Amino acid sequence: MWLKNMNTQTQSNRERIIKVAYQLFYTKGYNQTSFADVANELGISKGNLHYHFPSKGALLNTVIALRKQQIIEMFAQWDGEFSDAKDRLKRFIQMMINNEANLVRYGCPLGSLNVELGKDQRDLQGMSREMFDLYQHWLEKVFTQLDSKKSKARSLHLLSMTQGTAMMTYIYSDSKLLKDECNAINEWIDSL
Amino acid sequence: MWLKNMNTQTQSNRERIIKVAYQLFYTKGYNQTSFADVANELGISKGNLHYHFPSKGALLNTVIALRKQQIIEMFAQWDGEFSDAKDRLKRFIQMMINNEANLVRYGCPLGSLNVELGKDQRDLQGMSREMFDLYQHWLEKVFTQLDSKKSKARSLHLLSMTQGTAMMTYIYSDSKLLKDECNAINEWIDSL
DNA sequence: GTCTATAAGAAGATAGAC
DNA sequence: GTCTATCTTCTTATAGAC
Repeated sequence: MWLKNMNTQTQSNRERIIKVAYQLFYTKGYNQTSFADVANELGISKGNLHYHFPSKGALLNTVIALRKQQIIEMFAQWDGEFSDAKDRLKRFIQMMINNEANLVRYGCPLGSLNVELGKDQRDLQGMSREMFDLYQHWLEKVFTQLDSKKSKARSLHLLSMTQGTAMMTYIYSDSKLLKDECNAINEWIDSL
Repeated sequence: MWLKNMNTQTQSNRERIIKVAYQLFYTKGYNQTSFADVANELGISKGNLHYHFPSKGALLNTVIALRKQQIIEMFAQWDGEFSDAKDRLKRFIQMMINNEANLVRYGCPLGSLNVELGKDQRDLQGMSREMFDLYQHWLEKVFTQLDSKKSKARSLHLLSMTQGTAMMTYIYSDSKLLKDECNAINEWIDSL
C-alpha cells in the first residue's frame, strides 16, 4: 500500500496529470479539453505533458484505465458490505443519489464520454465502453442471485433506467427528478 | 406551398447548408463539425457559408429552429391521426422503432446534442433544450387525458425511459435491446 | 523531468474581387 | 451570391537546452 509513493512525499506529476485530465474530460468533454488546459490547471508546461503522454489518445487511455480500476474496487467493496442481491442493487442506486451534484451539472461520466467518442471516434469509444461492461457484468452477476435466466435482460434494463435518469437529471438540472426516478427504480427492485 | 421555391427550380444554397449542417451536427457532433466539413460536403466555399451564416452559433441556431418546427408538425400530424391518449403515446414509441438504424449508429439526436453543448456551452445548450421542452409539453398534454394530476411526472418518466433506451441502444449498437425496452414501455403505457 | 521555442496544421472569421 | 486569399488563434506534437 505505502509502496506506491515510497520515493515521493506527494503525488508525482504523472499522477497529477491523470487526475486533472480525468476531471476535465468529464466536466468539459474530451474534445473540448486541450493539453494547454491540463497544463495550465497544474501550472506545468505542455512539453512536460507530452513527456509523460506522447498523444492525447494515450492520456485518455490511461485515464480510462484508472477509472476501470476504481470501478472494480468499488464493486469489491460493495460485495463485501452486502450479500443480499437487492441490497447490492440498491447500493448501486444510492451511488447516483450520492453523486447528485455532479449528475446535475455534468451528467453521467460514462454515458457522456461514450456519446462524445462514439460520434466519429469509434476506436476511442471502444475503450470507454469497457467501463460500461464492468457495470453490466457486475449487475448481471447480482441479478443471477435472484433469477439466472432473467439476469442479463434485467441488468440491461436497470442500466437503461439509470442512464435515462442521469440524462434527464442533467438536461433539466433537476435533483428532484433524480430522487423520484431513483425511488421508482428501488420500488422495481423490491418487486422482483 | 409552391410559393416557397417560386424563384428557383431546386433548393437554395442556404437551405442546402441547413440540411447538411443538420445531418453533420447529428452524425459527427457539433464541435467536431467544421465549416470546412459543411462546405466540402456541398462543394461550395467556406466564404460562401459565412455569407449565409456569420458564425457557427448562428448556423446551429437556424438548424435547431428547423428541427423545432419539424417536431411541432410531427405532433400535429399524430394528434390528427389518433385521439386516444394511449394510441398517441404508442405512436411516440413507434417513432423510436422506426428510427432504429440511426439510433443504433448515432444515438438520440436531442440527447446527444444536449450533452455535448451542456458541457461548457450553456448558452447553446439552452437552445437545444427547447427541443426537449416540446416533447415534454406534448407528452404532459397527452397524459392529462388519462390523469391530470400525474401528467407532468409521467411525462418526465416516459422521457427518462426513452432516453435510457436510446442511450443503451447506441452504446451497445443493439437493435434487440431497443425492441425489448420499447415493448416494456408499451406495457407500462397499457398498465396506466 | 521540466522547460522554452517552434513547427505544422486546422479552426472560425474577414476582406475584397468577380 | 460566390469565390479566393488572408488573418488570427488554437491545437497537437516535436526539438533541443537545462
